Amino acid sequence: MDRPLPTLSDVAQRAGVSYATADRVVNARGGVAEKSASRVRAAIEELGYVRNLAAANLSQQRHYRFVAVLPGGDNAFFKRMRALLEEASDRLRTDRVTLTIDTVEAFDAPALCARLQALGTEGVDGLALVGSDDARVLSAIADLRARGIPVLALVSDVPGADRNGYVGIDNSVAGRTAGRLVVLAHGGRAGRVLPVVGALSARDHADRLAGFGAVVRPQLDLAPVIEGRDRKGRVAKRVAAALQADPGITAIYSAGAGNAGLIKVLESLPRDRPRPIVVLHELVPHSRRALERGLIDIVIDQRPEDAVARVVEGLRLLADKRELARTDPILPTIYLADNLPASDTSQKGETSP
Amino acid sequence: MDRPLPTLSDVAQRAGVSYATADRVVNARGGVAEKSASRVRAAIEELGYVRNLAAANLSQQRHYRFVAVLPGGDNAFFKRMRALLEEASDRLRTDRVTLTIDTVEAFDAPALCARLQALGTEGVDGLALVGSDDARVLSAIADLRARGIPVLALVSDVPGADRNGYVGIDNSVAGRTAGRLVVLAHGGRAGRVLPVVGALSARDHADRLAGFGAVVRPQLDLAPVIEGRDRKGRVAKRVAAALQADPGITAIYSAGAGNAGLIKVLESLPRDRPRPIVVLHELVPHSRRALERGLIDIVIDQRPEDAVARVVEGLRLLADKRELARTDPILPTIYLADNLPASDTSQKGETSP
DNA sequence: GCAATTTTGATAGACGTCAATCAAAATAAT
DNA sequence: ATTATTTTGATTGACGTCTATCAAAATTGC
Repeated sequence: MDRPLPTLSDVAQRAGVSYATADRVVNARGGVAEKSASRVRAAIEELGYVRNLAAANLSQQRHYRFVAVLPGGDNAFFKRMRALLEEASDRLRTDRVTLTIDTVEAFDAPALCARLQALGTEGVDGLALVGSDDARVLSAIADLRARGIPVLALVSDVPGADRNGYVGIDNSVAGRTAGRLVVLAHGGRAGRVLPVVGALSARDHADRLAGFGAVVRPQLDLAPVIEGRDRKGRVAKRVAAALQADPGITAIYSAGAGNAGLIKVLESLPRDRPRPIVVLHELVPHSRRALERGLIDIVIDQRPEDAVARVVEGLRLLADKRELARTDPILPTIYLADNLPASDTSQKGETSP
Repeated sequence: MDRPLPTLSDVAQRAGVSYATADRVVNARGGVAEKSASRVRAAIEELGYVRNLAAANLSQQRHYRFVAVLPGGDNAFFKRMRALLEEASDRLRTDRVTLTIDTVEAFDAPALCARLQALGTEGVDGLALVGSDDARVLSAIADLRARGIPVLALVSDVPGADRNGYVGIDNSVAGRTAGRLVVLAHGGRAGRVLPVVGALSARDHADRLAGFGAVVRPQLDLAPVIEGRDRKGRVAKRVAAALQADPGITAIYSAGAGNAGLIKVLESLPRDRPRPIVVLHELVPHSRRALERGLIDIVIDQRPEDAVARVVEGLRLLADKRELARTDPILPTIYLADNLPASDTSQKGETSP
């Protein structure tokens, strides 16, 4: 039951050829008669041989170099993402894997391209990047792939690019989810929803809003969309104005960032009448607090922890020329005041020695 | 930048001792003067040495044998879990990891203990088990741990046991989540909720119901709890009777299994008046269909995919005597009709060669 | 049948670690 | 000072794979 797994020598013996020939077959070195090759393949099949990746990598002193390229700035979500990647990076050292976290100014496509180009020549074994919808980025990715470097799109997909996979949520589904929850919270009654986004030109925001609208429109009204540019000051001003102008608003859906501004407005609302239902995205310190204080109802989170775990898993698999294990989009989590995770951000393991 | 990582020989050289001495230090073989030992430790620090796990495992022909012990029966959830574990098992072969899936009759503590005892002597490198709240199981786990075998509790925790970790959701939080959603769906109006469980003596069901009640009670009434024994026939009969007897029921929360029976009742409800809000657990074929057909509103899922990923990751880390990367409970996913995952159960990778 | 070519076999060194052995050196005990 | 003990060094083989080399054998062409 605990017998050792077959080695390539076992395969060679079984096939009645030398180790050298078996090696020529499995490593496609050529110069092997078809007759011998097929016997080797048969032996592999019969013995259930799988090559020992550890030994293979050892013999080649293979050590993986991965890079994650994230947008810079003080965005709370990416701050968290960066912290999670750094944690993962520490753990990976034992496995001869270096994960470097690289920062490029947000929305700066030329800078991103330059970075990608540089990485392409630096002997990187795989990279994950937060894409943007730009033709130059697209071709930079194509270049990397052409060099045989695996690329994963992270958080925001790059439409049309032949990346090896996308690690992130389906924003349209996330929007529909938000919509369904808002409808549910109306319990069949009429209402009018105020949608807030960063910019309608941002792909993820637009996708969310489209999904949201598709579910909500049959049941509820939609007020004109507010574009807050992800800046809390602007969001606060516009939302306050909209609520003032339209007392019939029963719900707010914020698909973008800058929610600190929205929360500020909610804080200042009169307490004697029911406040609107509020749904927004990303669990970050201020949205968490708002949930705990009952200022908002629902936070839809992209689960950066999951994303990081999948990026690491995916890059390793791809570097070994294996298949990705999971390619389905990450499902966003719906946070209510009652299912918030423990608040300590850096949880230690509870292993015993 | 791409220089090779330091080896133990480098460490020895730096410390001014022989390889043998450095080896004695890192492998705690003893017989090393404190003076030398500390110089070796300093060198390790300075060079940032991390031992090459691949080489280490290779030299010892280490190959991991893991076992997952699941309850038998035709439970849809565990069927799915088993399928997912088998998928993972296939992928793991390349890494010299064998994951065996073992089945023990549900709720049969003596049988489970016997199985665990047997595994303890078979040279297993780690196991995951669906625990039950039983003193005998508890001591069987203690035995395994005493032999140095890592144990993960899966799906259902074993209270008081010194397992290395728990992989599953927090059922109390899941119940509270369900409660909040039901409250939300009432939009401030009054209502009465019908709770359904398998048995109040089942720990997970009880936990869920307790969490649910804590959130719901301040706002809504609770009808008497139905114990359906997780059998669809019994569930159907009792729920139908309860709805008949009490027309004021505005919501149903099912914390256990046997939901096919509940769904059957919902199907037969008159279409002309609003049906109750329905929240239940586990996304399985019949609950999925009910969601798609609008017969129920919300499914709270334990994310068996996540659980499997974490079990595999965790057992490997533990077998290498490393720390668990993630010890926080899995967050259940809230499924609505609008965020159901793609229905093909066995998604293939989309890697290119 | 002989030369040219293709296919095979045998073997060796490297990767970094573990595990072991044996002799040499340093230190401690008496 | 002599013995006993502890501590070190040097070395070797194994793990399974990759890469390489060189000679031997089989096959092909003419």
